[in-house]
Amino acid sequence: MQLTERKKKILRAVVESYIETAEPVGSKALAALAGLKVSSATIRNDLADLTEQGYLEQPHTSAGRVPSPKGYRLYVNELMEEQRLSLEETKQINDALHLKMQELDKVIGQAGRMVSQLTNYPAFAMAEGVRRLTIKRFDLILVDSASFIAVVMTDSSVVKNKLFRLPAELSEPQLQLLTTLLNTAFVGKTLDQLTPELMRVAEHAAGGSYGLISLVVSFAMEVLDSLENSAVYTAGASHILDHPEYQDVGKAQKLMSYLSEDRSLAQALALPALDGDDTKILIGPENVADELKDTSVVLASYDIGDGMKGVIGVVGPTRMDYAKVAAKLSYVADGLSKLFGQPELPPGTPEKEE
Amino acid sequence: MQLTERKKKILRAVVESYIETAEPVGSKALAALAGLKVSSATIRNDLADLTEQGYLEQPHTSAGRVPSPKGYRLYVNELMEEQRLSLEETKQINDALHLKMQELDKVIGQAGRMVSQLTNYPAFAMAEGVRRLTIKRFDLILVDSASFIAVVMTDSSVVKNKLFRLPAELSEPQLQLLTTLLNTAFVGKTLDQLTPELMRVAEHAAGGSYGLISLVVSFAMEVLDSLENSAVYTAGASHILDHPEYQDVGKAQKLMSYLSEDRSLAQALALPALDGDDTKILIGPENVADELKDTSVVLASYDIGDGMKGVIGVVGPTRMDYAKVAAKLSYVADGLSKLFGQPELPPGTPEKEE
DNA sequence: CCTTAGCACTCAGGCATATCGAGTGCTAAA
DNA sequence: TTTAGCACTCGATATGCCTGAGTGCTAAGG
Repeated sequence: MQLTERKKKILRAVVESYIETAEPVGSKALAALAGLKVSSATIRNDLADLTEQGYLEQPHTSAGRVPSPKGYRLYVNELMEEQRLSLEETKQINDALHLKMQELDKVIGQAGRMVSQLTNYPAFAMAEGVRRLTIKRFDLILVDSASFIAVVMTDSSVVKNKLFRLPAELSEPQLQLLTTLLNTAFVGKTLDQLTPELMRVAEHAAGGSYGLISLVVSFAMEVLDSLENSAVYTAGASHILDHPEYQDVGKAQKLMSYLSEDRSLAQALALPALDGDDTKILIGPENVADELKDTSVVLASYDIGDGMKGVIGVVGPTRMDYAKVAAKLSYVADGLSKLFGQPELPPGTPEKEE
Repeated sequence: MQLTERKKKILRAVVESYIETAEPVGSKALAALAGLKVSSATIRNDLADLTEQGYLEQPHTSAGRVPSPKGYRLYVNELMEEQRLSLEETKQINDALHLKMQELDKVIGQAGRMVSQLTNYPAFAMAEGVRRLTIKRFDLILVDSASFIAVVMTDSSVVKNKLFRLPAELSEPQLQLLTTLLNTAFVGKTLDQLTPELMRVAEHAAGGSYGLISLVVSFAMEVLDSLENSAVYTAGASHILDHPEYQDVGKAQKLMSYLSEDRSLAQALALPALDGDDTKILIGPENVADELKDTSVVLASYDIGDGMKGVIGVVGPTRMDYAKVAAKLSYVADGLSKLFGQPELPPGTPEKEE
């Protein structure tokens, strides 16, 4: 069931016009718009065929045509031209990405915000939390006689710390002992291997040290937990109100509240495992989540390093500028991968440009 | 210009009925509703007076009355009954607050989310970033020959760290030297005292160490900067769509985009300096920001320790359940103050209940 | 066989009109 | 000072009409 060249051209024109104007497009407008030298009547015939084959839809009998999800799919797969970003746009993205060297989770959140601003759609970003992480190392730093800092480093080289204040005195040698104990007993263990028994044994070896071992290990467990079940960062949810398909407050509200439920969102996004390294586009009913059945999602994945991956994407109406969004998203994702890949360089060191 | 008891009663009934139903309330309904034994005609007379004095407004001639900002103000100041939270509600709040011991900024964000969920209004939370902070201490921990962790502690006892990877080798003694240098040259300095010259001098003293000093100090500066210009955490913006005054998408959008501009929000909130330690209520035009002129803001402050304060609050239509919101907010704020005030206790240590 | 012109038909959206009823303000009596 | 009664106002809702964009179909033309 191949489509003729002309029908493809017409379909493409319908999609692009509708993306731009959000109005159903009619045969006459198409005759003027597309570079076709046929009359509106001919186009009408083709439109009827395309509608019958499910690529287009008609809101009501006397209205123009609107692309169906199937139509968008064909457009995305075959008709869409790869969009190249302007120099200005790439510069803007680069600047934003390199602005500050920050903690991993902050960077991810920041990237989400940027994408949302860039595309005018709500965006989200997350790090995939699949891998079983372990603690690589503990350090304890004495601050004063009644407080110390615990520094915990995971095997994915994420470092977190926390200040502990104590109800009692503590000396440097004691702390040294604790550090060694922690490093021998708990390094290399995954979250579920950090059992209460293990902690009790270590606690015992430490001798009456006010349960400090458990305290520090609990912290380490929290770190592992938060990394493995890593958060979804959403941004710019208010952008859905920019688009006419959400003039209906009820619809907008449904989508918004869905977007603010981190958990279900994370689940929905983990599912369409990004096989290729490229961007992935889910149109309307292709989404698994019911709440997204009449929205589209564009995803891109990036490498965090150590084999870990992250996902960044936007949500919007099916009438979405797929070409632009996909281009921007994949550029940002690339940028993120590079950011995480490169070691920290002293300022002033010339960076490799490509 | 004192109001009679009856007029106060009527005003209060109008406010409370309107808060509940969002419908203008008429004389007949009031006669039934308020515990008054007068007829609707009498109430009409009083309503006319109240309207003339500016406590009530009339959307149009043949509609009921609606409280004006002035009316809400009187209600809040004199007529409103302090709301006590149910045991269930306090329990819910306590659980959420004590669920996890987290980093300062996470706790604040979490609290905002909680408040939003609790009240069904958009919420925000921030730590006031007024104080001039200084670095209290540096620690460098060698991870392997090509990477180390820098731990920076401010005089407000906030601790941050970062992993640095180097393009060259580094030994333990070198790191020791760097640590001492950092601690002697940069401790106790405020952000603007960390001048480039100071860094150059220290760099020189360190001898060719790949600009590591600058690297670590830049990180410290970022930490100070982010703490002093502390972020505003907003949550639950989508809740504004729950309320009928924002059925108009245009209005909703305006407010939403205002709420997502962290900067202006922070500014707007810093202004009404919370003098008393209690909650503060800003009704409609009492807000300085134009965008908030027809919304109300309820604020509560909490202590972070070391004399630092934070603000937590919600935004909503002027028709807001002030009593409930204020009660919840101040309870959460109290909880936060306690949370920050108490030292880290080993698990199992019984906590003081009040 | 494909394309085109012509034409009758459909239907959402805009506009004017009519109706309804909640709520008011005013007056006069209690 | 309160109350009952009544005319009046005006938003909300319903109804009908009209318009015009856009269609599908048919018949003629390349």
